[in-house]
Amino acid sequence: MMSSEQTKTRILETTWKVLETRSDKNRMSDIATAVGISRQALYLHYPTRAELLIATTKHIDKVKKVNQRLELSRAAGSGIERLHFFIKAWGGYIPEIHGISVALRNMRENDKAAAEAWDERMQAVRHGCQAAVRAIEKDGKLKSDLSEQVATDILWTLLTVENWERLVLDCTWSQSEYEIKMIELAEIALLESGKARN
Amino acid sequence: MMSSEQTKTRILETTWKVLETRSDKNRMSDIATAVGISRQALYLHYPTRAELLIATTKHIDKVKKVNQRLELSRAAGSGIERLHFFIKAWGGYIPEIHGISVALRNMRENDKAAAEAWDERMQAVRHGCQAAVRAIEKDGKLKSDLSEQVATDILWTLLTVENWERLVLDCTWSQSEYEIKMIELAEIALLESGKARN
DNA sequence: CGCCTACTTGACACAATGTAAAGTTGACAT
DNA sequence: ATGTCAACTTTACATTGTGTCAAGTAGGCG
Repeated sequence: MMSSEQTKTRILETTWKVLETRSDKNRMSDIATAVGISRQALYLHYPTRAELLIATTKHIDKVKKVNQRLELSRAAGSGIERLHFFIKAWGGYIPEIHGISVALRNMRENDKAAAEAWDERMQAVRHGCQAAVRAIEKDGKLKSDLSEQVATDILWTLLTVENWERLVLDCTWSQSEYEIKMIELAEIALLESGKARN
Repeated sequence: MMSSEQTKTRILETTWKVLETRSDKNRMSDIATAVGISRQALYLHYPTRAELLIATTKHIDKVKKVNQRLELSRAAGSGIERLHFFIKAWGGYIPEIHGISVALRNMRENDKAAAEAWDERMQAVRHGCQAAVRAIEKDGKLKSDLSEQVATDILWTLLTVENWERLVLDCTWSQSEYEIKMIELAEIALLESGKARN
């Protein structure tokens, strides 16, 4: 017999895969079938759809080691370098979590728990943005007419999943084009000279 | 007795108001009650929720004269002026249609008709962006490393409803801050010098 | 009067989430 | 070998919201 923990992991892995297909067959019954258990067994492990999706998000973060990847920018020498690392780390992570992001975001209107989980996630990204802005400010490279907060607002807005979707999916930019252009945009928006001198 | 046309208008006006409250009491029955008719009478006039929302969008556009407002930028002297006009016109329109935008967007995943209506709307905005970019290009002010298409992609992405939501609602920017900063951002992103010389 | 249009009431189909209850199955401890 | 327990199954039902169907009502008008 399968241990509860094993099954839970299997469920999260399968949910992840199912959501990545971006098909609209996202229902609890679809996921249960994909896992190879009954719908009710799924509810036994994750009592609501929101909880399943949130758990899946956390699972992916753990497997993909997001924190670790985002922390890399902390080691950067300059603020500008830090900005580069952060945009590449987060921007490169977006496609990997896109499926689950869409599912969770779609639940936002109807489900309070999902809304909170999503917001929490976005706040984590904001902190990364803020850290990058602070590092730039410390180097004296932040545009003089930008407060730390406004600069963070702008960077945070540039780096939304929605903007990634628009550019990569709708405008068919490649991932590397997205990253390069985003770094350019962030630099001219935030840096004093409008260009990195390092 | 009320004529069908009168009632339809009354329905659209009420739907508009209901959606503007941004409460989640958006259901067909809520709207019917707000109008003062039965749910079934509502279905008599608008057979699906998607059709009701789409009709409401068109109604608002007509009342608010969007096209007219967006056309204003066509009269602008320079490409840069045109960019300013367009950002102010569209950016200033977003808060007025925010309620219905959210409702329509939320239907996108489940309803094909709603998705198409939304996309159509977004394509209209893109055309405005493209026209502004072309005017700038004609003036020789477009950044030399930007194709018309990429420049349009960037402007179109900056001006999403989602970015407005993030900056104005989440980051609590005022509407005028939003417009000013957006113009600044668009200018440094698209214009050769990074600054308007007018 | 009778007809037509706008509307009402009430019932029901359907999809998806979530709940509840009773039964099955296999591992494993005594 | 038997009893117990955890994991799971099957079946059924409640709930919410959309959308359909059918029969009936109320008032204006030729």
